Amino acid sequence: MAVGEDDLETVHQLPMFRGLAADALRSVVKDAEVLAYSKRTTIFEQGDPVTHFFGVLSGWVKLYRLRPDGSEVIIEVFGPGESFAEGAICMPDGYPVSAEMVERGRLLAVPVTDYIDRLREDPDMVLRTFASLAVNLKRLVTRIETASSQTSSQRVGAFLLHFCSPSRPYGSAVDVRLPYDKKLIANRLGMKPETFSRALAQLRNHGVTIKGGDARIADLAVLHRHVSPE
Amino acid sequence: MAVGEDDLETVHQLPMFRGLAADALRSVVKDAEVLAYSKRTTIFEQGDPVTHFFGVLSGWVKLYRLRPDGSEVIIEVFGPGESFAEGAICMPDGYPVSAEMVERGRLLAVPVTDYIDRLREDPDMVLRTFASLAVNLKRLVTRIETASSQTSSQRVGAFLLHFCSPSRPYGSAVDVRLPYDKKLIANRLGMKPETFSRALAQLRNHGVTIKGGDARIADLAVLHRHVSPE
DNA sequence: TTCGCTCCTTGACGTCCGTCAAGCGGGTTC
DNA sequence: GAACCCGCTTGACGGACGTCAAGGAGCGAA
Repeated sequence: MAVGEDDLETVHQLPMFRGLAADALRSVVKDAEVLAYSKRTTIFEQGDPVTHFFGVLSGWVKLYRLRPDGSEVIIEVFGPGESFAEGAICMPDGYPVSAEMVERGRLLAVPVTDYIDRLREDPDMVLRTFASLAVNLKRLVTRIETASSQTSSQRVGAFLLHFCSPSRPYGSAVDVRLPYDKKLIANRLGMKPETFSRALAQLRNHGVTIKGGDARIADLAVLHRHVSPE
Repeated sequence: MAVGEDDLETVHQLPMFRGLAADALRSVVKDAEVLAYSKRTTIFEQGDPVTHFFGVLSGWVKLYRLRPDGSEVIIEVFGPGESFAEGAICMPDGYPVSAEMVERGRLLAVPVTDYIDRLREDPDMVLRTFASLAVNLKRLVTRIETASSQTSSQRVGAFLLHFCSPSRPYGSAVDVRLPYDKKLIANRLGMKPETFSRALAQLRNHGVTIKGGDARIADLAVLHRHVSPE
């Protein structure tokens, strides 16, 4: 389905299109499609030839790799206003990961061949694409850093704080809704569901209370101190 | 120092310049410099404004992040024929990591402002840059995958095998020279030096013998089986 | 040579996390 | 309502890795 006027606004929020003039925006997405997917739909699989990159209009998408033993490793989870697989544009061996909807949602699918044509004529769009890539690159770097230097409960705390951005005044209480399955969060944070559950339990000592899929942080400063002490 | 004729050949091997016509190569590096650095020299620090990206002509460079407690997390180590920080071209907040020589060596430093000018006129170079970025992106993804799913001795084994590429006929014995400090390898693989040492000891059961900085793999197939069972 | 230094190894021990197993609550189906 | 399933939690246990500490090998300096 072509991009409708109502979607255009969300598309405009994507890192790579933000601040673009209205007519330029329309022109760059004229070859793109909006696709509605149900939960657990596969978007692409590792090794598939690269045909599109994507923006998330609604819902959540997980990027993952399958291990030889059948287990999955979540590389990243993307939500509304984020884009993924721009980095695959020039990957001759296909996508380096698989992608699947974890919640029903709608994606903007941009064909790479058209997009590359566009890049040839539009240096501004080149820089925008680099900037978008930079966002995802930094996330991976941060993921590596935290995975190898924080305990599980620190990672869970950081995850919760991430969803409180832009940070409220310290000392205030905040409610956070967990965006997707706890099992998925656990995997995304590089731990088993049991460990995640125990990490949440530990966080009670730092002012975090959990009720189903909702968390309440009594004091952002306290939690922040637990996540990055000194 | 400007790029000499003797360096040109090495520069030509960088993913981003490989296969480029000779005159195009000369033209694209005319603003670049070759810098000789001694061991432990800082190239840039996290947060520094992005002025250059780099190709490694000789020696080794580590990219790392400093934790609040003073410890470093190695994100990646780059050697001859590899490039780094192309992904930082459009990072307004500066380099996301710090870079330091771990062995004496020479780098190609490409100023980003000139390079961006070049990108404006040269769509081919845009795609080459994307391809180069894709290489480093995949490495990060693989790093995340292995860090969270392999034991320390499997990671060490994979590291050794990586330095035997392009893989020899199975069943043959191979000598591998460890390219840099064991402490650094350990950190790069997300473990402590003690654990690295013990992992090497374990690998003796899989046909790996260590003598100082040299390793001998008795049988690639056996080691490969240990690294990725099934 | 001896001293001192760094890098690496090895051992003992504790802790964090994964595994296995049981149990609980909410939702759906019949 | 009962039976079931599923996601989550909790407990018990073991194994992998980090920490602390000691010691050895290599190496340069005096």
